[in-house]
Amino acid sequence: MEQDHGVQSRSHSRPTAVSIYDIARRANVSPSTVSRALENHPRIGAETRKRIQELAREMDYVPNAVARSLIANRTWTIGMVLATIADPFMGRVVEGVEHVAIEAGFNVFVSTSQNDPQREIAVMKMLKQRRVDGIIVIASHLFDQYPRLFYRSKTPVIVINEQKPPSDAMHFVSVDDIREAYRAVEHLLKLGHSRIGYIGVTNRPKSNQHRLQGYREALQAASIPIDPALIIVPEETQDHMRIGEISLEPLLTAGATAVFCYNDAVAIGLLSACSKRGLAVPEDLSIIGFDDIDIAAYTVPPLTTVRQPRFQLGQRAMLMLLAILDGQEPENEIVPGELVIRQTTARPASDQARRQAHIPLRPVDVR
Amino acid sequence: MEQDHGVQSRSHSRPTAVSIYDIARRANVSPSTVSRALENHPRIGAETRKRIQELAREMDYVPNAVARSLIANRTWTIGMVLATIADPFMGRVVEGVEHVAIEAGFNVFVSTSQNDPQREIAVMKMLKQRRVDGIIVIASHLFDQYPRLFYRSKTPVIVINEQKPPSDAMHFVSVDDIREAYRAVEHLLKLGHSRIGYIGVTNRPKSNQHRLQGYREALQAASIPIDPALIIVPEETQDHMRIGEISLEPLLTAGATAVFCYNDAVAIGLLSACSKRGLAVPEDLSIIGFDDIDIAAYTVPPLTTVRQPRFQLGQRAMLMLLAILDGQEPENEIVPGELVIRQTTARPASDQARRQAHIPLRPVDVR
DNA sequence: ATACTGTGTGCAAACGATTGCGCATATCGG
DNA sequence: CCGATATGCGCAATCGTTTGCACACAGTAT
Repeated sequence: MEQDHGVQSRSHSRPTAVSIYDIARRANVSPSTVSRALENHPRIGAETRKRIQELAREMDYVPNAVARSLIANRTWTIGMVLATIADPFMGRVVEGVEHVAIEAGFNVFVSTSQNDPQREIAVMKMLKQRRVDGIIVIASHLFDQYPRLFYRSKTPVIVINEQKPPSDAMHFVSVDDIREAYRAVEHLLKLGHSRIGYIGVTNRPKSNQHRLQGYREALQAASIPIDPALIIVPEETQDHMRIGEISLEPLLTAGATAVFCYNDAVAIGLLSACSKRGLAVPEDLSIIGFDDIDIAAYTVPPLTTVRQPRFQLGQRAMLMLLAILDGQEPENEIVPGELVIRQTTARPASDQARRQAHIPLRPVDVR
Repeated sequence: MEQDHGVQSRSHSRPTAVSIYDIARRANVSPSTVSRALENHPRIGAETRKRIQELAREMDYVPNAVARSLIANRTWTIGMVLATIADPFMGRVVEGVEHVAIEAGFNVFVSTSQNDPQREIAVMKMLKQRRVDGIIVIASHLFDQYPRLFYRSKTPVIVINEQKPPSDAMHFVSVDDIREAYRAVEHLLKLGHSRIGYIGVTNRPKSNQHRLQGYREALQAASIPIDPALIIVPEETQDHMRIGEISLEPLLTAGATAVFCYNDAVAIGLLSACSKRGLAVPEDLSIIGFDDIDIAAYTVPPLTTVRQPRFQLGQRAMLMLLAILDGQEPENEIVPGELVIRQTTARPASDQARRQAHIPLRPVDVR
């Protein structure tokens, strides 16, 4: 077996910074006095304290957090692991985490797995070697393996947006993908659609599966049979917008009048394809997304979507972490989403036509 | 003076992990033997080595990187400081940095300043306390103060997208905002526009100023006087898309037929406002953005913009850092952008009308 | 004078690993 | 059989801090 150290590399030594020894020498005191003076220990004379603090500033002393972490057996650091920083979903979640972390005196460092399970393992390993006090993971690719990998781990791990914890040892905070997807499709059904499509992705297998399940359950509840031709999950690309774009044609040939997209990025790609093809949204096709990323309010037309409380997800995750670090055993949490109805969903065209035909006397609403 | 430690907090001790001492005890050897066995030192007997490595695995030994960093005087870590992780510009840059960092055996940790100069200082301080081997900063808010703050710092700092280094001690890799902005506006001029607007932002003062300067220079080169009414820099919000949205009206009253936007987010907001107001793009208004974020190819219509080579920016920055860590003195770099012409720019309507009027015999191109 | 109580400071151990050096023991050539 | 070389492992110092304890000295009460 080869022990994997992960954070090693051959190279030459760096210039060494000024330490409390250097200060002690110049001040003619012992290092311990310097240490105490710098943190305002009461038993240090006011005179000495002042002299040392001034010296420290003059000499550009920067306390060495790694030495401190070694002795304290903690790093006041929490690591975040994202699939990619480029996902517009992540931004507010990280802000939520940082918001409470800073308050509590922790620093957060984010790393990415680049959507690669191997790298996710490597990153988790690295964070443990660096002795972060806790880890928050979003959109994991190997959650199922966590019990095996981290069962005996002392580093607490919180997972955001994972639905079914395979083990009690894991903690999570999530929105309920199945339920929120259900409500999105339900909205389409209420508008009168019955030919509703789903566009899914392959690089988020778990949540894709759950949102698809919510879609199915909603249709079944409305006694509409599932038509496989209406479920599109392109395999040839990881790019969500591209996925939306290339899914339009198959959806059209399957006769869809409305589409529930895995997320807003997919919806944006679909929107773009509609425009290029001369299809009017929502008149010719209703579209609903998921996430409510910032840009969703500024698409043309503005996107109807399911909002995930992203900031809150981050906040709650960090709060759970703090609780664990405090020796408590927090409950897992499901936070509710919210249907944000903007302008990409409407009654199906056939339905509108029917209504017009049945009420010929009432003046047509041009809006 | 109060010495600021920054990475401290009161709290109780964490469970201590297994160390090489624990392994040594169980294996009846000395800690040094364990250390050498784990890193496959040749002078350790094959028998002993194997026994120790198996024990280490059994006992879930995770090497302590902080102890290692202490003795090695390096952390194999580089810190990245972003204004916010939510900016779609950042994603590929971080990927570029990570790509070469991983190759070189470094881990990268990203932190955010939340667009707050105070926090940016705090983050830089924290990174130095943690003894990262280098720092890469994007969209700094206090670059001008860096010489004062970091002049005597031993931690190398690379700044991405800062134009004028106030000191030789700083390193940077950038695209030339002035030149790229010039070319964007030039494109508009070549199409026949003369009433060209600019929409700027306040939370990126330096680059905003430079892009505005490029705009000015392009107009001057075309002998078109600068009209202040065409330069909109809303102060009431930090949200770039919102800025684009609220800038449409003043631009219209100023008689603009084309707009150069600070970045793609602004352009997207403007696009949205046009749609709501019933304005056709590019027929009624030409729009050009900056950055070429992923979504720019999927707006309605697809956005003409100036591409920044984001991945490359990150790559080059990390390569410069490696060079410095290797004792070299790298040159600063300016990497070229690229005008990406999509479908939000066209000849001005008046111009089109004139052409049609002058060539009445040729059939009108309906496209 | 003695015994106390504060003050102000230093000693030395610890945190978990790495590493130069030295000490055994085994092996080998002559 | 002796010196030389190779092999296998341990001792102890080191990295930069923190911190329990002891010590020295001053002032005060007895």
